[in-house]
Amino acid sequence: MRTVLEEFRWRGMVHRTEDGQEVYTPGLDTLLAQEKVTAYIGFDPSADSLHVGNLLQIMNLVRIQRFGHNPIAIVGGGTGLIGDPGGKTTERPLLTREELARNVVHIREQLARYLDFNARNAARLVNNADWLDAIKLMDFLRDVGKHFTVNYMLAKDSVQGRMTGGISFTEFSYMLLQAYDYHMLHQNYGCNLQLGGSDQWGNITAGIELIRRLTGHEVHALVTPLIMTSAGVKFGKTEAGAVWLDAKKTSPFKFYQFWLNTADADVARYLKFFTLATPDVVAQLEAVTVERPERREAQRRLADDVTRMTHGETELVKARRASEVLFGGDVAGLSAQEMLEVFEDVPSISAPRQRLEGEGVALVDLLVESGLAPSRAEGRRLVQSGGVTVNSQRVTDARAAVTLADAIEGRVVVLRRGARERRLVRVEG
RNA sequence: GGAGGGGUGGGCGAGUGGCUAAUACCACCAGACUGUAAAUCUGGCGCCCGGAAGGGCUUCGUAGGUUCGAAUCCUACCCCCUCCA
Repeated sequence: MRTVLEEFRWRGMVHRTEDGQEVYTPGLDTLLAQEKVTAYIGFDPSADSLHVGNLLQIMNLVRIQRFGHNPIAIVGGGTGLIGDPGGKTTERPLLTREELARNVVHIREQLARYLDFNARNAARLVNNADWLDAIKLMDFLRDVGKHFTVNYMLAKDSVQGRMTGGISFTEFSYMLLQAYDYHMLHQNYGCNLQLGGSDQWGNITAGIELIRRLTGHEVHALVTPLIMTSAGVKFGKTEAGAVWLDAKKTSPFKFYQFWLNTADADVARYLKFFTLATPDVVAQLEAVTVERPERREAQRRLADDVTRMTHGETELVKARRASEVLFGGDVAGLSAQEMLEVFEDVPSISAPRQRLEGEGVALVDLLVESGLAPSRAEGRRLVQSGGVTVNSQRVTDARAAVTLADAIEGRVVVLRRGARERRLVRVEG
């Protein structure tokens, strides 16, 4: 790949309009071929962690940097106070300043893991609250607002989408703030390229417009497609909710499993999106997936790379080992100690020894307590339909009890629901 | 402000006095088959007790009322949509 644009194109990271037009500003291709640019991507701190969906943009910054360009990641500590109306059908509740400040701290830490801050083209991590908090309303209206007509703003998709449901002036103003961000980064760091999801196009072009009016400079934009799974579902959402980059919110084991479970039809695309795998590697893995899909080599590579980048080698090794044990079949051969180590990430509950003595505890109760079943009635149904195992042994009797005899070395019991859900019951006392 | 339409289980959407804990579909859960994939098939899908049969409780915007009995009828209130001003 000669330029980062070619790289993006190969990875399917360049959004196309319905008639096949790639969505980036004219002249960007020649610019990227000729000189090093400074590019930025914004991250919204509306939650206290980024999720796998954001990983796409993070990787784009990483690629930008690897091609020798200068990446800037910006956390929306200022814009987060307002809320982007894009893609939403209703007004969002405002976050408090405290919540936001906390989110910003977490997200900065996460972003920092992926980017190189020591390279010659060191990454920058900035918070737009630094300037948005400081600017005076009158200055903003005179210096920024004057350059936009309401007509222009009304034409944006993000606003159009809200014309029936209503949009507050606050959210309506959002695009001006993002435009101002671009301008500030252009002024301070010479930033001349902004990337984002295709839903950001309107906000980004507002920034380009502002910079042109204020300085006469031509700056650029490129937007990436919205990722869907082959099943037509928005990427990154599981039944359990978003897959977070924060190990406390989504354990490395679950994170690893999320990627490992990628459908064959999606895995090659995801390798391009979320890893730095080269074309020949992807092609080779793609071929293996077609010929020997059961080896899941592409999925393993994907899960390995992404988990390593996000949680580090140590956590990856643990997640892999836990996966092998869990899906390798029987847990019978494991010692209680090994089990506690391997299942470190697996949610667990503890039960006092007395409860397991004699008659023991109803299995159904343990299912509910451990969160494997939402109610006892549901737990009973699960057991009866053969969906539950205790230490890898299927139990189908809804009356079954778990006793001390079931506890491995008297210390631990492994409950499993379905193929993937595991809970550990630690015997205490 | 005026006129009309509508609020049903995670979603969509039937249901207009008892047969309705509420059709169908989607999503979701489990099983079978597999490769921790996809597709397909089977079962489940308000809560509680029960091995089961079965029983109890709580749901159809909110609050009251009519009735032996209401998601279905009446009254008030709240919310949403469309049209008019």
